[in-house]
Amino acid sequence: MLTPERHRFILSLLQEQKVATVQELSAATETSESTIRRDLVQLEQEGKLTRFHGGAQWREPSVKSEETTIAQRLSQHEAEKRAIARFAASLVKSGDCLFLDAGTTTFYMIDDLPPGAIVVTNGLTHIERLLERNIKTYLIGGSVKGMTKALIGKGAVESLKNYRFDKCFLGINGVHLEHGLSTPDPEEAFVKQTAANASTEVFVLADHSKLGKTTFSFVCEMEDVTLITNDVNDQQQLDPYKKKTKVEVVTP
Amino acid sequence: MLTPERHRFILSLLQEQKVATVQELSAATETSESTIRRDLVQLEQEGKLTRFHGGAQWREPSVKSEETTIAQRLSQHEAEKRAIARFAASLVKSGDCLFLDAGTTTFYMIDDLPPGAIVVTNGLTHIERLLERNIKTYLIGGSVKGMTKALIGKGAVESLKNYRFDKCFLGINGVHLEHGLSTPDPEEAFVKQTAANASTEVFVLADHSKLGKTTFSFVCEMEDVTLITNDVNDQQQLDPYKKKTKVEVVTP
DNA sequence: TCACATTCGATTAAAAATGATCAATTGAAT
DNA sequence: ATTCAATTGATCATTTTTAATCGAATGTGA
Repeated sequence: MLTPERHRFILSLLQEQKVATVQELSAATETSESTIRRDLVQLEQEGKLTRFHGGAQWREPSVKSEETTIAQRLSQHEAEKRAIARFAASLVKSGDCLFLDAGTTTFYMIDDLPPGAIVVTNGLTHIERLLERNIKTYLIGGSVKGMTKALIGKGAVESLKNYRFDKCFLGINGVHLEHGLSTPDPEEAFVKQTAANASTEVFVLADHSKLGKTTFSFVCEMEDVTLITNDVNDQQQLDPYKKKTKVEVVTP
Repeated sequence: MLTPERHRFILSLLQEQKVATVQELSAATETSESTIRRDLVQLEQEGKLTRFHGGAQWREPSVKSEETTIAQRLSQHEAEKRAIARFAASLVKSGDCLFLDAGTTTFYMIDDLPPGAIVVTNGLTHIERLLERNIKTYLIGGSVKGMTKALIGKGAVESLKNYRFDKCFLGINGVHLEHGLSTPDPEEAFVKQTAANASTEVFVLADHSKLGKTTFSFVCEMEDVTLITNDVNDQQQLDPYKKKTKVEVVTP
């Protein structure tokens, strides 16, 4: 049995039954235990499995490919997000210094930004598109969050201290009348906070599915920001938000 | 059987059964194993397949723009760079905190890094692969340099001040006996300097084509670093470098 | 804690595959 | 016709892979 075949075999067996012993694999592939051990060492190096005394166990690939994760999220409320993004981008003037949060809605903004805007972002997925549009781009530092490709942590916050913004565009997971704005990851919340504090104006982009939701980490009060959301069937639903702060309603 | 026919045949067979041995291909095409090996080397260079000891395996054509641009640059001195990278990675122990410079040679290191290493980098192109390998990754901030996807400028240098490294791996464009190490972009040079200063050990990865060259921006003296380079035909060529500093010579 | 059985990793030797080299062949250009 | 470069196949030293062995390390149960 050839080396790559063996590797594939080992991985597929592990994927199926989560664990396998060296003996088991040795017998199934008709090779020596030495060979299996070498294979396991190699595959562990590659991060494909975790070894333990006697065998190995399946390891979930930590990051799904960028495209699939984004593609999946894009499908949800895509039209609303695009409309919100387009409106948000229309607020930007050439020469403005912006903070552009990681996330799909802010990602859509890039296409409609005026040339000459200067962008600071914590979203790795934004970079490619920003460069294609020849927009001067700065990235903050920090630890790379696998799932969303956002930069978080101390490094991110420290980096942000070097910038001041005219406008700050944040994505958000929860918008609640009493609990304010919130997001699931505390580290990410802290980054949003810091960016908001460094900005003259703060805009929060949230489609209607986020309204009334609360998640774990508090970011800031609704009074501190302008909320940009989309048209909902029941118009009166938005009234209490309008009493709290400035709300821009976009029709997709 | 003519060369292009053979290549087509090899690829179609691989597409069908994913793997094939040299023997198998040699028999099927009625050519010598030498010829098949030459074919496989060529096709691997073109990124059409992956070779392994005993044969080759099918490689899915990747459509990502990022990889193609890298793939193009890979063609130059690829074997040397890979060998240098592999050696450099072998110096890393699990738990080490590293700075990994942007660039193709350092990119190759990622595959061979031990799991458990902690990486700080200024290379955006490295991120994807690092995450695939489940390596804890920090990105420094800064302005994004379009061409090389490296982070540079004040933000980058400021970010670096938050880190200390066990080992620092730098790519470099010029290695000169008198002029020391140099790179074309002053901003990039400053980032390399800062990273080197924050590290206990500094390694410079440079294939033989960089030796004797000088470019615009000085980075540091050769005495301050360990040079990792590849075997050259004229061994004595390396002697003066060895007198200056520690040199590791790698055979591709 | 100790003894016992298993498993591990380093080492070794043999087999297989590789890359480098060289001579022979082919085909094109002069 | 002759030269030259490119392709090929054969040869051989070197490298890689493999399986077997054995002391050390690890887990298990009393």
